[in-house]
Amino acid sequence: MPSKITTRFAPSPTGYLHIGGARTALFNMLFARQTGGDYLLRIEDTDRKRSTPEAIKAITDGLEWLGLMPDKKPVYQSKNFEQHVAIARKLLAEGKAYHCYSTPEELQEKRKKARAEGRSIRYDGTWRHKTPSEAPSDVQPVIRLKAPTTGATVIMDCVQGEVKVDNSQLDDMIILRSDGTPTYMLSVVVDDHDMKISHVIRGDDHLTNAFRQTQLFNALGWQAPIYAHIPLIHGSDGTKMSKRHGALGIEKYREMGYLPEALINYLLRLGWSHGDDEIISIKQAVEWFKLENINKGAARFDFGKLSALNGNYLQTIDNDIVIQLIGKHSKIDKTFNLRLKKGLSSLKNKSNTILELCDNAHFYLCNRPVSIEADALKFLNSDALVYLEEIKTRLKFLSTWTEEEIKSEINHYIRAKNLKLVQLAQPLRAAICGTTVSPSIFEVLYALGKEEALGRISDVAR
RNA sequence: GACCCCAUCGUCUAGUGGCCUAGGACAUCGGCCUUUCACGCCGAAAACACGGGUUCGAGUCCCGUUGGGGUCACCA
Repeated sequence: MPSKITTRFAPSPTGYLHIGGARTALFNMLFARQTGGDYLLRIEDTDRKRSTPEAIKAITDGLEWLGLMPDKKPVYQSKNFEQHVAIARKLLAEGKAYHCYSTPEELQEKRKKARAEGRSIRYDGTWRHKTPSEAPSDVQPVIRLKAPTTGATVIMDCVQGEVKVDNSQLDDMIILRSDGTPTYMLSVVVDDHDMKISHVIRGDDHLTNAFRQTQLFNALGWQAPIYAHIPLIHGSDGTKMSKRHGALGIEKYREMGYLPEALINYLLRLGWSHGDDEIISIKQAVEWFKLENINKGAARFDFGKLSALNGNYLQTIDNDIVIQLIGKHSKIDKTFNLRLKKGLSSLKNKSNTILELCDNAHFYLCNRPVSIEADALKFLNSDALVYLEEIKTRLKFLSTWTEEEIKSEINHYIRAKNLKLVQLAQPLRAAICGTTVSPSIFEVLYALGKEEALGRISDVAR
């Protein structure tokens, strides 16, 4: 184990921060924090055509929302361009790399043919042995690494264990493009080395890259980092999340009303576990996190469980903050705010997400007259309208508008009329909320305030 | 296709050779509570992919089969 742990999350800013990336960032952070090491962010923006400032913002916004920003300033890979090129030149000068004059078109053609004939589509090393004198004058060459042709490359992966691949399976990778820019493979290796990254924790889809990168590290005479390839998160259909398969930007989860702490907890439990523990705080996670407890198999993303977890966290969030969050989805004026303060607690345990909460709080967030759903309308029959008129009159004379008083008055009334509570409660609910479902009717009456409550009853009972 | 990885309830998982009559969570179903819906509580159904080994003993170790996934760019 290296003396100091340094990890990095290295997204390429070509789109939003997706769920898998967020988990990768989480694991990197957890692992570094636990040992008091550094957790860094490196923006891999070497593809100038596809990288955008909007994507960088989306990624950092997402990380910030989740609490996964690094302590130190992000490193922009493009800034290390010169260094990457210099390393490529050094390899060339040392004879560990060579110019290759095959054009992309030629390569494409060869690959097509190889595939058709069922042969390997790897680069055949044509230019590995040719001399500069044979070079065509009209082609800008790329630089390829002279990779070992015999033996095998082995990585000791913290999650996957020992993984070995025959060097015959790996071709001579391009490290510098014909336009003189470094490729991903080179940039990653140089930056990981320069940033003293001790552990590379990333998605399983990079596992095969690890072999090429190891070859580069070897050629450079550098110590390769320790790898941990974490399994991918699959969509509900069991395949890799892609834009077509539910790979949403993190901001979408926020818009759907999920809490960052719930999402973090969910992501943490997806592929990692600590016995039977389900609800785990970030603080606890830092303490418990171990790479060896990461599962090897991919996990499917399940909104149901996320929602349940979110509902759990929602209970623990301060009401004032919850009201603010509701405010992002629907307008809350002073009156509404007052109502929510009184009625929010019982509303919270009916809801898993902020969006559901908004839905359930709808009757607090509108003014008279309340629109009444068809199902609720059925409770407003002629008998019910009489009850409503009578209870309205009684409630009008209440001197103090508290839940207790309201409850006691209503109880008196139903006893006098020999009614069951439900016979009055449902019509009341229909009139007051416009729905068949709500928290305790006493509470709703109270939270709404006397004037509004009686007004709503009047609206239907005339 | 080649290479690599993976495999416990529907889903996420516990399990590191005897503590497993396979545990928990979500979802599902039933019951209780109840002014409605929820919450909560109690309970049920539900899994070691298959076949061979190794072992006194296998969910756990080995091999094969099957199934699933990932990677094969002058993208990252």
